[in-house]
Amino acid sequence: MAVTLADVAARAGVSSATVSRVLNGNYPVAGSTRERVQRAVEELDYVVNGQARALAAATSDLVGVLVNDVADPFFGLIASALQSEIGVGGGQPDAGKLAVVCNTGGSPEAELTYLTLLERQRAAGVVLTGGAVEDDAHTAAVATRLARLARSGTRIVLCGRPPLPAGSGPEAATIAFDNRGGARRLTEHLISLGHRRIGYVTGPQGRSTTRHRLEGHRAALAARGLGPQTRAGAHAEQLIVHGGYDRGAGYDATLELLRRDDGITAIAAANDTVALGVCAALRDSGLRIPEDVSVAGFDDLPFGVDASPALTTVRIPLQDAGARAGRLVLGRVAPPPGGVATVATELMVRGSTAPPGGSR
Amino acid sequence: MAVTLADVAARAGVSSATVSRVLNGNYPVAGSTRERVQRAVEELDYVVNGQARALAAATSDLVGVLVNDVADPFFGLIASALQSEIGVGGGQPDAGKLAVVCNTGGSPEAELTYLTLLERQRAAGVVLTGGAVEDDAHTAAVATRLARLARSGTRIVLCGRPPLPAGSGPEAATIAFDNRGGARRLTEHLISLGHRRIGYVTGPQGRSTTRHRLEGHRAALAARGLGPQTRAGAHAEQLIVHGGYDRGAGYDATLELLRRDDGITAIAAANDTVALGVCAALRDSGLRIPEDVSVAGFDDLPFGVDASPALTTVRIPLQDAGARAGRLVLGRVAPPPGGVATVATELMVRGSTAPPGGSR
DNA sequence: CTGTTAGCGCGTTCAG
DNA sequence: CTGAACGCGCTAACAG
Repeated sequence: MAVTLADVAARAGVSSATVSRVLNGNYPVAGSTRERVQRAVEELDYVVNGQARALAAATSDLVGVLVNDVADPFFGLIASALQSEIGVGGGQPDAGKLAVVCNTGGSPEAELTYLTLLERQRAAGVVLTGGAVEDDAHTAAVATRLARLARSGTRIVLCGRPPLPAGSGPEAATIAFDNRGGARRLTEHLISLGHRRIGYVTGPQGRSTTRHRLEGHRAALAARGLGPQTRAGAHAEQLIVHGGYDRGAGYDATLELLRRDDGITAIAAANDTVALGVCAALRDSGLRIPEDVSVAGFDDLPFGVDASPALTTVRIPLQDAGARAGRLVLGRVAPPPGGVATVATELMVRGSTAPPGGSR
Repeated sequence: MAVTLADVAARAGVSSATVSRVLNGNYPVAGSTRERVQRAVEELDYVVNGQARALAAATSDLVGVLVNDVADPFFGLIASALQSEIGVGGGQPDAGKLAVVCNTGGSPEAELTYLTLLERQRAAGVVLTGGAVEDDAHTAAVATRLARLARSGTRIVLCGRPPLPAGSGPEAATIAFDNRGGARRLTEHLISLGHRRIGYVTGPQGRSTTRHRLEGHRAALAARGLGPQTRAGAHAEQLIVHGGYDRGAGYDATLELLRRDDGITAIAAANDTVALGVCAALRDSGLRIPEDVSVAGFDDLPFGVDASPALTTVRIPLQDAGARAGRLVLGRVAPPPGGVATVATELMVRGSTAPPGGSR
């Protein structure tokens, strides 16, 4: 049915090896022969069979990208930049690799399953994005699988997650986000504005990102003499509510926070999406932002500037990180020294935070 | 290096054919043999070589998804739902296909190039999402490529784009969005509120989505006696500014609109992202929404409800559409009668539209 | 520069 | 129920 190399060879009156050489262009072929072959290719509408090529050459055009959910702009931005980096640039089909996007939904099982699927495909590379599930058994299982992949030549890159435990085997280039530092500066900002009763809505439990951001928050409190041993610090611990990464979590958590302390003057959220839920709950409770309560998010997703007031947040250069992950997974750039590069995060102060108004 | 079927066979003391049968489970194999094989598989950590399997069985585990940009929530939502539908469900690796996401950036060349790449991979299916570029040569080129793909067994699905020209060959199931109807109802809503000087910011030119939405807008005007032959209608035509699908386009277009008519009382935008740019420009111009100017978007992306005021828009069930496209491309559901299903769009009235205040 | 010859790893006849 | 043999379509030595 489909036209094969042999068909082209027959038509051009050469051997299939010659056709292969013309196609791949890494071997000297006489100009006239090449032309005949190319004409035959065009006339027959020949398209190489990638699977056969991959099998014979032991190569692959696939790069796996594991994300929680591409519909979440955090992952969408990373995946998009990554895909654009590894994919087709100027229309030359041969330069590009294909990005296989896998929604894990944050499920450890799905993560492992997709790694298996990608191993089956002998993917050229795999990029794991976003926070890691912090469970020893799972971490070990992932490390094992990654080690096997790496051993068979698949490049591994972690983007937005902490490096694998040292000595766990696979060489994985890591692009880590400075979540802890960003969260710390954010809470320091709130404290500097004069806030003392600060609520915090965390992300889902058992995730590295959640933990790091929370640690940053606590570090800021401690540095300002608001550690848990102090009275105010003890109170601050009461104002930490565990949530998730969705808007609803922010909404619910905010109602809970107001129940615990209706004199709260600021709320920091696990990310921007949660922060919008926080804002909605505050408004529905008749509170003004930032006059009554300041709100801050994390990630600096595009919609943050269009919220009103515009959201104070911590910027992560997600697209840069995604593009860099793409270059790393293709081996186009050398891994950072030590294997891990930490990308800086930047505090973005906007209208949603202000000194406590005390107008209540 | 990597362990192969033959290795497993040797270890289990059977032929490789038997191992293959156990793995695929479509053939009778004695219980005891099966167990021995399965043990060998586990002991050796065997993982099938997808490329070899694909080559031998002439099958593929890949489904291509062409999008303008996954980072755009419009496409992200479709791609996410689609991926989740075709991917791994309950951890059974064998059920799942892999989604190859291709960012075309709206470029016709990239679209064709990715189709070639997917043809190389002998993808099981290809889903083209979002508006089509309306250029005869390009449409024909795409149709030709799709026809070839279809002929070689690749399932074709169009999601959010109009069906291929009749008789152009390939059987492609189409999920079309009722952009025209949605836009029409939206503008009717504005007219009903009392608006007469309505600005419209279009999407990029030469795209089916842009054209359909604009047609809906004009149809609404005409139905209310505001057709281009009338004086008000002629004015309305002056208030159509061509833009793009990004926020900046909305911003710039709005400034232009205000220049053309500073008595404008409503602006409809090509999509929600553009609408936010419109809002920003209005605010920066000292105008209130909706008191001075009403604003409406299109698509009902998640961030719309968190804008303030919340954005009046037209809802497209993107996730449903994406999931359905996934089922279609797997052949799990029959194509709609006639090959094309049009999904309804729904007007979502929120705070950003109101009767003209006349407070200026 | 070009043709010939082997596989790549697996699915699938066809015998037994 | 199982094994032997062939071929999927292509690349990579190895000659010439």
